[in-house]
Amino acid sequence: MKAAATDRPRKRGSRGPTPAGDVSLRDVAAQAGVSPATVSRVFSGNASVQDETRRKVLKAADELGYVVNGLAKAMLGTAPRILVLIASELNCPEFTELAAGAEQVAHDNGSCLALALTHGDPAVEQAIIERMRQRRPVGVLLATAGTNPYNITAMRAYAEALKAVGATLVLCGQTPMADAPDLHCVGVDRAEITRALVHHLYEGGHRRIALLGAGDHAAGRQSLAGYKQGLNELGLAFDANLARAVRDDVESGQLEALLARSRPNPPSAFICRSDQIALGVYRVARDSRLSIPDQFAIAGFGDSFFGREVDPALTTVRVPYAQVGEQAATIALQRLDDQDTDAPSSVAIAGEIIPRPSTRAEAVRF
Amino acid sequence: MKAAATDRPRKRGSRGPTPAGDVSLRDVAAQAGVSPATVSRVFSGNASVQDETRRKVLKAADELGYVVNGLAKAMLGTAPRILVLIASELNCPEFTELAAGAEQVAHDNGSCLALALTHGDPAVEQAIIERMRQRRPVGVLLATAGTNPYNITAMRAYAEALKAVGATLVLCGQTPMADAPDLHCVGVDRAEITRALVHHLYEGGHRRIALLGAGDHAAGRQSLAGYKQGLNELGLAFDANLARAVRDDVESGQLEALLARSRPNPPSAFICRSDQIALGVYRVARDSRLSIPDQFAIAGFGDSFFGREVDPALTTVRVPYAQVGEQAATIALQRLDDQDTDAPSSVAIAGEIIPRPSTRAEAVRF
DNA sequence: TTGTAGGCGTTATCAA
DNA sequence: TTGATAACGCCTACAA
Repeated sequence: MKAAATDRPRKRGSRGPTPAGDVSLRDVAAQAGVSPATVSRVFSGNASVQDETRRKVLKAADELGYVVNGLAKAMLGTAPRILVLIASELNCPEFTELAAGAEQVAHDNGSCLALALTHGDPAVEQAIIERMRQRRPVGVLLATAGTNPYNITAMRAYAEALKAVGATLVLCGQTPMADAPDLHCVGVDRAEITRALVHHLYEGGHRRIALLGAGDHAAGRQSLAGYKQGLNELGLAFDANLARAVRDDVESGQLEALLARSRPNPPSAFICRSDQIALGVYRVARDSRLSIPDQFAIAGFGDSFFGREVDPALTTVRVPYAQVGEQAATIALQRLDDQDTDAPSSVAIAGEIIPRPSTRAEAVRF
Repeated sequence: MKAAATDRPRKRGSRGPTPAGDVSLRDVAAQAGVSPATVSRVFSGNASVQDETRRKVLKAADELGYVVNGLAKAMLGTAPRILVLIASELNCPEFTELAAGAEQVAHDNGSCLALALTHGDPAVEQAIIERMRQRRPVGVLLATAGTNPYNITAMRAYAEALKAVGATLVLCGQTPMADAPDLHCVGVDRAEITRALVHHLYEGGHRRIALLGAGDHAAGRQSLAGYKQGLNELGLAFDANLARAVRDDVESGQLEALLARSRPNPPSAFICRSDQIALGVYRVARDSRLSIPDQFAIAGFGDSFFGREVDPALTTVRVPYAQVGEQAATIALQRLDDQDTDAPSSVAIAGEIIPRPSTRAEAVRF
């Protein structure tokens, strides 16, 4: 099958790199008795080739087992460039949906999705971007954007470094940042949904509402803003002790719920930045034999499927993360030179509260 | 920044494709007053270049914002080829661990991990492989292998098609297949762990043990084999009605548990192919007010974190999926031409039963 | 419709 | 240590 390539004697004057050993377009041309250009035309599809010729070429290609070399096309810019997705970890449920959405769009455009993980380390993130620049991706989706330490300077530097090699940076998981309108963002409006959750809990009779997830990242900042606004609208006082930064795991939720309980004038409701955090609060409620939602109302975020399995079922926020991934990929893939406008496009995705018994006085059975 | 590239007048005779517009090695050479070869040597790192010259080159490169073009290197075979991971969906927890492990190894080798999803459609799978062949990956990890319809002919065809372009196929999620020793496999020994689970449930007093997950895929076949062996060792009769093929979601588990209940001589214990299936059985237990584990013993698979949150906590099987990903990636990345042996390497990873109250008569509090 | 040839950005060989 | 050059596999402007 590789005979043609292997047997082809290297020209005497050859000083280039060793051939890959693959069957090349020229091998097919020789076999079919046509010029390389004709073979190229057959496989590009867009030029006109006589049926007879096309058949000959396809036959020869089939015999030799020819497969177009996408790497060569990539160098010429005639193959779709790859799309890169950078995330912190894969184990958060929302991420997988996002990746699936991005993958879908990438593949529909003939591109493919490359995955890179930072493990929460900004230095690794920077190294990844630097390395990916060499691969000339069409774009980079930065899914760590929402939960990384808030650092617009770094984001802007990334965007410019990528733009220099023709790649578009899209920050995923957060709505447009007021102080950086030049950056592409796709994500949930955490401020609005948090505001709505405050109202939801208030209507359930709660007056001391804690926020677990007010860290110094985009999601945390937005949540805090919406939280404050909600309290303000309802005439509730803001208590800094109730707005907490937490890591995103069950244990952190458990710890924070315990800490909250130990304070004077403890909260009776918790808005959690994720369903996992919420599970930690459940643990405390169970261990302390507190009734949910009367003594402990709990709202999560992400609509993880286990939220329906816990007892009582968990109120949460559904976010179409697949859409986030799709939108982000779409922005990254659209050729920016198509339009003269260099205007960044951003998309805010709305979340939806899914009310369940964990926040309702009358525990309705599902 | 792009000045050098843009201003460079195209040679009169040029008929090639339009230049990418990037700063190239030649631009740097011109700026530094050296030959392109020297610049190449500086960035390749392995050749000897005078310190003085190196400095000049790096300075010029920095001024122009030069970034090595990995696509050109890829074509020459001097850049690491990509590693492809094909999966059905992303939403199963074990998959994310696997991907993370593979990503780690890929990046440590200077490669990168491309993700592709089949959505359970074999036709899509085939199309993906065909397309990926063009990108000349170093290898393809097929994570759908364990749960796809059992089809060795197709696997072997994939392996050969990939080998023709220099790529290695590794089947993930299943132990070596007895009838296809020529295929690389990395995965959990489902037979052994299922056998162990049968014994575990037997010791808990159960004599009617159902298997939810005996479908016609590699994992199902192996599970069934281990299930039968376990029953046999314990002198229990095999009842085909108790070995069921199920889809991998909560609802399917629920349905199967209901069906099992409606049979004469129903089972009192369930070995589930995943924790999600197990959750479905929990639903039935809860709805029918059956006590777990006395009337309904339940064992899952995968050690999903929510297994600790349900009540009583779920007995499950922990599998080091990250290791599966790492091993698979390692096999794919190792240059096969290093050794003359074409012998396929396969790795069997052992699972570990994590006993929890859902299968124990005396419900120990964790 | 087909062939010719020059070029994409890089590397390897040979010669200096 | 450095430079000139052909080559990797493909594409496209132009000529035939």
